[in-house]
Amino acid sequence: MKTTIKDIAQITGVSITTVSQILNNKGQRFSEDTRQRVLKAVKDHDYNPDYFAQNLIKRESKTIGMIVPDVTDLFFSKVIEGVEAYLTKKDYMILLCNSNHSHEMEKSYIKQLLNRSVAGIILASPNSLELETSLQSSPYLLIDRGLNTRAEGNLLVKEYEGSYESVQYLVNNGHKSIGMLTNELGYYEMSERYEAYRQCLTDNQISFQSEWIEDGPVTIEGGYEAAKRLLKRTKVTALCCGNDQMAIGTYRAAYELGLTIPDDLSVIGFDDLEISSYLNPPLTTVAQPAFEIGYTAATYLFQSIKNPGVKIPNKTFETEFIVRGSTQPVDK
Amino acid sequence: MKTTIKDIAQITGVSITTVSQILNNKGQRFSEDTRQRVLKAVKDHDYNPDYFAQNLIKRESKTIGMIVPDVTDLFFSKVIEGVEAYLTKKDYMILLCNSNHSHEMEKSYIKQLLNRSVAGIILASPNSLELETSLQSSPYLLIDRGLNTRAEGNLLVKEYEGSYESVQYLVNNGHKSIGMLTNELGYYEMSERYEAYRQCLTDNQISFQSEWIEDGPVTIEGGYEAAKRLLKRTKVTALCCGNDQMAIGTYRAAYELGLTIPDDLSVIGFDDLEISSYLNPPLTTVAQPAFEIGYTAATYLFQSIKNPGVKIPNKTFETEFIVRGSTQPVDK
DNA sequence: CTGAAAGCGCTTACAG
DNA sequence: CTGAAAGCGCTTACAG
Repeated sequence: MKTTIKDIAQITGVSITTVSQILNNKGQRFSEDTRQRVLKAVKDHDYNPDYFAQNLIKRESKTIGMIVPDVTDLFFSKVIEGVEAYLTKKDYMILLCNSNHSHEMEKSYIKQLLNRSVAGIILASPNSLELETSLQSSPYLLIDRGLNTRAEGNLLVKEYEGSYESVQYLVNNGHKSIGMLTNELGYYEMSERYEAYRQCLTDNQISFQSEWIEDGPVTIEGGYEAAKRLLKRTKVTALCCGNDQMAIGTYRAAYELGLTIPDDLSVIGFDDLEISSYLNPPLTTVAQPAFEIGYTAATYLFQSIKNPGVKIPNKTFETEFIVRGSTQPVDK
Repeated sequence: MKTTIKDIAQITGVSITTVSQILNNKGQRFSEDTRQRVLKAVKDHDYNPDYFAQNLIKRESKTIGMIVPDVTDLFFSKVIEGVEAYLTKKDYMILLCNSNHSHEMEKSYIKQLLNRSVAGIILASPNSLELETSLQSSPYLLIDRGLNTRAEGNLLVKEYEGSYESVQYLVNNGHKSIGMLTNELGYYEMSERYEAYRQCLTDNQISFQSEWIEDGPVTIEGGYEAAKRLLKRTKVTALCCGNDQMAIGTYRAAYELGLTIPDDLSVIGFDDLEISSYLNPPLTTVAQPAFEIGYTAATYLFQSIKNPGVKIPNKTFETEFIVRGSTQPVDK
């Protein structure tokens, strides 16, 4: 049997009101003597107010829900780490949901989370969403990555600018046939990167060839398969990969096709995962601050929980183009 | 205002008892008419029983806690994925805790989790633990990776056998100077792998040199630093890395020191992360079933929650030695 | 300085 | 077939 407040009251010989007030630092001053006696009993019996009973009244679940498309994705796990790092300091815990990139799952998770009276939700989804309706009243929502219909609580990254910069870099280095690996599902950030790529080609009078594009899942294997199809089919001197994981797959595809990076093929990723600088050759990529995105998301959400009226700010994160060994001038 | 059971009762014109019983499929049969009316009202108003009020009575939080040393670790995120995959089917959710390899954090998380009346806890910790006391009474515990003092609920991997096999393979291929990268913290599984390495050398009459060993954090960077120190200091023809991440770091270290894998140095990892087969060269490694470990952990824990009396089984997972391109005979 | 009472939103004997 | 009442373990006016 768990000890309850009643037990403590009985042991100490005071009322449960007194115990409760002392524990919550409420009410008028109690005699130091009773205070001590209560506190001692609490300690001796390792008493903790029941979470559910307490919440029935206080409505402070100190829990937030977080939904990610894939926990094993290196980008998202870094975001989770950031969220956790902030929230744990505030004594909040996070209910983690893995949506497997499924929009249906996301909706179902949101419902479950809401039922559990979470104080807020962080939804990391590249899907464009019409979730507003279900989320409107209750807790606060914060989206990372992805275009949204709402005016607040959007955490975005300069996908377009980051991607544009990387393509321009290739062009500046003499590349004229530049491929791109995108994803099959039309994710927001992938579209942005793709649009930037197209625009950059246009701006540089390079006429786009449809066979320069290939899509697949945004995973290592997805990148491998997509790159293999693309490289077998056509000759490009450089390949912009949707993200670093796809770039890793590309390394393998290139290797199998007898292409050396960067001599025969320049490769650029997006994300700057920890692993990317350790690849052979180290990957040229567009860095985005995954941990910071998570940390900021948590910070904003927390503030919003504490100040229900106030709007959640938006924030757009900068990217940083990092040149490493996987790219080189085309004529070298 | 959230709709409560009272609202539904009022709207339908029945008692709250009736609403509750219908919703829980309890009590004697109600007239089909009232059933329908209640169900409709519930639907119309999107009524959901309050999680806290319900739990105050039912004590079924349908939540488990999971503590991992590092969410961004590729092995653990795979384990998490396995846990989540099983639990989500059971309508359970998981409170994720990132202990950052800290024993103190683990203890603090366990306490918090217990306060929240989780139905069980999955602790993925390489630390040896004296947590039994705090966990004894309340929920069920399940440990993955790590030696423990308790007789049930241990999920282990054949670390020793897996490691031994890999070292023996090197010996069989003519390697006589074989280094090893371990971790600094004395993790259980790392000790096992190390012990197997030592024993295998002994069994093959290879006299161990202390400079063949180097330790560091079990991360990419940790492996990089450790390998660099080791390879600078001494000449080995093969290096067994504590895990795949360390092996990835080793690739970089070898590259920077002008060593070609596998020509100058054979490298073996442990884990078989998805990424490992995509490395250049593909990594020879000892595979362990991370997803399955997580899935099994969740299964056992769930069963134990449902059958409180019954002991949680132990399970030891097999490893599989996978030869890829990072190793070759020494005389080739 | 302290306690009896009401109430949070439910479920579950129990009675009719 | 249905409802009034007690109770889960707390907190919080309110009264003294």
